[in-house]
Amino acid sequence: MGTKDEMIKAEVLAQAQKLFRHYGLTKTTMEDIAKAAGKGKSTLYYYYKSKEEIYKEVVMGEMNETFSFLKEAVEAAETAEDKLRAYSLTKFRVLQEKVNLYTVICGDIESNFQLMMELHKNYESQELQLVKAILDLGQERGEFPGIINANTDQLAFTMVCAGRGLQMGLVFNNNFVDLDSRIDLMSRILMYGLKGENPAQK
Amino acid sequence: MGTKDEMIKAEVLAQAQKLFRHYGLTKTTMEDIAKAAGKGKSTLYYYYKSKEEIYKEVVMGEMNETFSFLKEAVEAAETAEDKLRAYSLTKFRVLQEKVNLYTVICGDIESNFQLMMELHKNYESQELQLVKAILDLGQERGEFPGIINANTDQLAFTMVCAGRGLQMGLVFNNNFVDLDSRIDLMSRILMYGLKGENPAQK
DNA sequence: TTTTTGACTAAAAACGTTTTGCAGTCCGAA
DNA sequence: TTCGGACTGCAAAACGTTTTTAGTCAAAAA
Repeated sequence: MGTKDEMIKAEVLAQAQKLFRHYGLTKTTMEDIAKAAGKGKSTLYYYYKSKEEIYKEVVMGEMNETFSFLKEAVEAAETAEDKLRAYSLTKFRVLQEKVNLYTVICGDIESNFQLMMELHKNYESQELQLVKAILDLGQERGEFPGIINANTDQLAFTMVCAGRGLQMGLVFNNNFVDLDSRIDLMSRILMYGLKGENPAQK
Repeated sequence: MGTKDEMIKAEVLAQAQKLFRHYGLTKTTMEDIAKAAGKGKSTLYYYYKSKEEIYKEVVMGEMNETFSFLKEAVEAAETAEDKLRAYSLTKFRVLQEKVNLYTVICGDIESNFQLMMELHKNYESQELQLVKAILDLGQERGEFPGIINANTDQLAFTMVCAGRGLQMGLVFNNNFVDLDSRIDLMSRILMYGLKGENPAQK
């Protein structure tokens, strides 16, 4: 009965997600999840190997959602330029949404640093690939004469890191004012930079 | 006898700095500092109000040093473009050094988050001003037609945040390879972006 | 008078023990 | 096959005790 099985798993996950958002990893007990899902605690272990597995699944779901938004937006765009713009725009939009949801995560990160790092690393490498692909495309199509012969790996790393720093800044200062115009400005600068002529002029 | 007074204070600070670098804030005791400075513990309280004051002074000294390097490099440059380039180059150079010096910092930051934030905030606002000043100058001199009418406050914020994100990435991955070429590439992109023509072409 | 210090205190950290809360198991029921 | 409740073991909280350490003070030294 694969279908029913899947449905229960999904329900458990959905409830767990709700609870994790409110209370974080440690403060959410397996009993809480079981109750919310209308099941007994041990039933959860029929579907999932451990609490950590549930948590991982929830967080990865969240990340995958984010990433698929990103990917979708990127794929919808035609030129590398538009892709890059769509990437940054979507990224910050999604962040803005998620920030409101996950109030607790920060505490979670502190107390479970290892796990979060593991998950994050995986996610970041996906994003790195995405950005690198865009840059490579742009380079291939000659959209970015400014970075001819540049190491797109490094550039992608730089851009992703910078993006994260900016995200942190925004979250920390709760400084989401004028987000759109700011993103626009930033991507304009980035775009012109990528498109700029080769450094003949000193 | 202001001079002798100053000398002793400086000596205490120097010893404290050495110890903090090795052992961090909590693992360094006032007795350690006193012994290293060749004084009795209570003597320290004749010169400093508290351990925290000593620590603050040390960290602020470190930050001021960093900042004065930055400022010096920026002032030495002529054009806003060169200033900006000098800024990023120096910033990462200094970071690289400090990272080697301070082996403990991560643990310290975790256990004394509040204090570090306070100090960092102060420092960051200085840096924000510096960057903004460069941008304003560039705008004024017409070096940056790409950002005409742009909000340089926001742009400075963005750049400083992005820089910090990149720093984090570098430190975390211990990824200082090709630092120079990477900085060069990034600042080239940034420069062309700032200089780019106004967005007439879509 | 200015500097320095050893003796003191109060508060916090470290340590060892007990208790408890919860993840995860097992067995039996449906 | 699906589930729940009782059970186990472990890891973290709670608690009391001891040690360490930041900070004070009054008195000695310079």
